[in-house]
Amino acid sequence: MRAQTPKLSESEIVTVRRRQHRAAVTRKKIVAAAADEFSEIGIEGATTRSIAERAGVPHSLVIYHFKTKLGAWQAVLEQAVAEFQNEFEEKIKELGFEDPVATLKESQAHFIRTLAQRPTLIWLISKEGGPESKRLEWFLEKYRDPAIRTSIELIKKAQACGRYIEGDPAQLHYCFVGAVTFAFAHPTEITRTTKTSPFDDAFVERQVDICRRMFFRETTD
Amino acid sequence: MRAQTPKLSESEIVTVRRRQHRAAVTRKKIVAAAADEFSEIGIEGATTRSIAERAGVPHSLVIYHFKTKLGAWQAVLEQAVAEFQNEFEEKIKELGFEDPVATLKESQAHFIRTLAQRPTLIWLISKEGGPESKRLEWFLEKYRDPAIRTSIELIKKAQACGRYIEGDPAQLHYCFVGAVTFAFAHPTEITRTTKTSPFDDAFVERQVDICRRMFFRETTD
DNA sequence: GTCTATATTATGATAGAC
DNA sequence: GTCTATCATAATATAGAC
Repeated sequence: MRAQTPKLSESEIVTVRRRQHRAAVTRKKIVAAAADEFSEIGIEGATTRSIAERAGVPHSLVIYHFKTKLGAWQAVLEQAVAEFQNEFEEKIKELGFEDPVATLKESQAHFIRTLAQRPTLIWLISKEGGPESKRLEWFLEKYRDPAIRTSIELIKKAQACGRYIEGDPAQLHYCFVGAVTFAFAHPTEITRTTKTSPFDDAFVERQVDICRRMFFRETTD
Repeated sequence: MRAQTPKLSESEIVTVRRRQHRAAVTRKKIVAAAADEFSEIGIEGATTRSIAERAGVPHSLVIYHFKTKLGAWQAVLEQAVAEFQNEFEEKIKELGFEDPVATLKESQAHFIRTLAQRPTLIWLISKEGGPESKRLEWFLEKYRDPAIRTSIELIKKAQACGRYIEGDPAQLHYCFVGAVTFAFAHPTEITRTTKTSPFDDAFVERQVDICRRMFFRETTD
């Protein structure tokens, strides 16, 4: 401990901890509100004021915690990714990599189920679609690239033993992602035409089943 | 001809026609500029000023022609749909409906190729993804619902003779759309990981091939 | 860390001359 | 139909008291 460190009394320490705790709670409320706003109307349409109002805090607190609106958006995306990865990678680790076909099959199924419960990530990324997407670059580099590499490796192995549909592994990866996420990205339209929410368990399990039959092949040996 | 109709001299008629023509040209320039703006940054992010600047016209002309920003967005969407449908339905008509399997196969292939050449529609709709999408309702009702009904009918017929993957037809339709459009919606990411643009002919034809193998089944009779 | 008040900028839309 | 000038509003962000 260094000499310059100011000594705090017991009650002062308690006060500081209370403040830190309250700040963390505030931050969480803002992130949750921002996630909703960004999901619904996108980063351009959302305003720091509407986020603040939704979170029930004065609008300058949003700036205090995240500096800019873009900062808030990045915080939302990072938190959404963290939540998704925590749930997803845990499952993947526990499956192990002895049988790549089984691992790929289960990880795709889990990918679908996890996204169905946390569609925020899909909504945020969907809105970034378009001819250019500079805002997403840091996200791709940090989170998506490694995940895609893993997926592609598994697809290659499954193809090698004739258990996965043939074709460019990367392209197939994106076909899978697209096939799975479209319904979750556009729940209003899906509810219109199918009369059931894409987040209903029955729909999700049908999605798992369809994807398994679309991409996997039985052994012919 | 009614008596009240004001008589115009030859030169006056020419002037009026010139004006109408110039107005139409201006309108087109604005729609084109707006299509780019909306595709890149969405309706919320785009401004009537940035659209005007891009079109090379004073910003009040945007308001004059489309009344509101939403009006300009709807004009862009309607034009994008019109272009797509002109090219697409022409092809479908010419295929006829004698063999539903061949019709479905060819119409899916053509769907992919047409969208690859006109991705604007995908980009506009992609940005409308999210928990709610009120802005798209008129569009779904007018254009998408009929197209989807047609697609679903074809899928049912193809399934009936065991030539299409089993499962809920509507859900399969959206799986197809998602599988196809994802790469076009996120060209930046695809170019990053596959080192080729999703709009390259080779990529598009691989997409056609993959989709055919994913969804269609050979006869087993 | 929280909050009120405010500076500054940019937006959608209009008015009116040409 | 086109254009300039302008209004009214709403946005991001800051300053400074508590």
